[in-house]
Amino acid sequence: MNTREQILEAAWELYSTRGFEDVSVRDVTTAAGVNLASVSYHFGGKEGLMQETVKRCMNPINSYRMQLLDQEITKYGGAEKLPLRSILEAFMRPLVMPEECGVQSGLMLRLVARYLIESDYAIPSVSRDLYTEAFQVFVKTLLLRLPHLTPETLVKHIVFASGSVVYYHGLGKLALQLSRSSSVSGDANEQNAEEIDREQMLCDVIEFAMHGFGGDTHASVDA
Amino acid sequence: MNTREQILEAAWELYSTRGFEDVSVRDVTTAAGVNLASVSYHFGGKEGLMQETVKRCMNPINSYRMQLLDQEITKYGGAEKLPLRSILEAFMRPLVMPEECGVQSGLMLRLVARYLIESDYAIPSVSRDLYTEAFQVFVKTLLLRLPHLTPETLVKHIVFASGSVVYYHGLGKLALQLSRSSSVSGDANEQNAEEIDREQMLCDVIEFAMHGFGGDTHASVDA
DNA sequence: AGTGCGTTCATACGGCCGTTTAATATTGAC
DNA sequence: GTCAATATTAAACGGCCGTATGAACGCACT
Repeated sequence: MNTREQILEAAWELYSTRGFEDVSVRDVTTAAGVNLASVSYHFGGKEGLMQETVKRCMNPINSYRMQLLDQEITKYGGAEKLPLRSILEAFMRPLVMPEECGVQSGLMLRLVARYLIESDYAIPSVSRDLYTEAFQVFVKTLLLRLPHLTPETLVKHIVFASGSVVYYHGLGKLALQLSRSSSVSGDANEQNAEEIDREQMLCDVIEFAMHGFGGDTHASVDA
Repeated sequence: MNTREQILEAAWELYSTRGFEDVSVRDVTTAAGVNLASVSYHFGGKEGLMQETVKRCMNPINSYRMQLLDQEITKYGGAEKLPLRSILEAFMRPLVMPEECGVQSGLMLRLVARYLIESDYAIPSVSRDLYTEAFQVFVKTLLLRLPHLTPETLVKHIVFASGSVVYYHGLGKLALQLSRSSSVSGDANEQNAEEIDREQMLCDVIEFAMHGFGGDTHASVDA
């Protein structure tokens, strides 16, 4: 039963760095040190392996989201008293800091983005199931806090916020270089841009999204 | 010299609907009605065709951005008097409404997102060149309007806003279904979700981003 | 010991991939 | 009209792809 896990780990690593379409079954099995046919045996084929890989990484993410949300609810003594920031952080943090819920690699965002975009013309059932539950819980929680907004608007805003963080994660380094060359106006060929500060990014995107949602950045932290 | 154009048009259509990796050179040449070897001859290979395709679609986009920005500047009589909304719309509208500048297919966003994500581990020079100029102009314009923010912050926010619109465009239908099932709580198996309203989406994302930038939704439209 | 089942293995198959080649067709300047 | 440069063509090449096959292995259970 170890083979299956080895495959999934290798697949996770390769998919998250190189994407689904560029990684062959042979790449995965070679990296995992197992036989080529194991993928067909355990997952039915490449498609099955991809879905299982995504599922295996999104389940802890969504669980962690619920856990953070529950924490904040008990901390503030009721879902209707939750600050907007708490709700947004419960939704975003698991995406940006997946290692906090056992999902290794900060490359998860890239994997998810890839999966969503690559499979857009035939959204598989996996995505629906994974997203439906978490989305609906957060929409309902946000509705308590922002009753003047419609569910449609809230969903839009959640998608906006998700897109912000996914996109920034993908373009982070490039964006850093651009901003540097904007301020200094020197040549932008400094190759060794450091890794982006994920904690800072989380903070930034939450701040940005909070304004977009309601603008009450400071209000209602009490009561 | 017609062959080259036919290839680019067919490539654009196929890439934007199915992605780069899923479209073979044979697919393109067959759709274009030209010989297989033409791609190697005119573009040096598949990679060259992809880059040229993206370049050919981003150039009008960035030109349109500049054009809209200039329009607004003359309309308001000075870059420093531009409302935030005008700047953001000049940046966003060409992405969401590419047909207004001759770029067919509302699938452009998907193509760009694909390209950026699929080529993230080896950002090609194309991306840098395409983004550098437009980004820098808009950062400088935004700096005039929001002098209290740093260039780094502005770049981040532009990336956030871009991500919002790209992501929403990719997940729009799914999001609509989610919001519907959130409000009605019925089964979400209505397959025939209508196309998303792009004009509405543009409006939504600008509104969302405007709050994130400065929060002065209504202020300074005068002056 | 022997049987059955789940697992792993080496290997092969057909197919599509991107690219190359060499021959042919077209163009345009002189 | 000639000839060189450019453009297009059909055909083939080697390679990697995902999957299937059937044999070998491990191991609990009788």
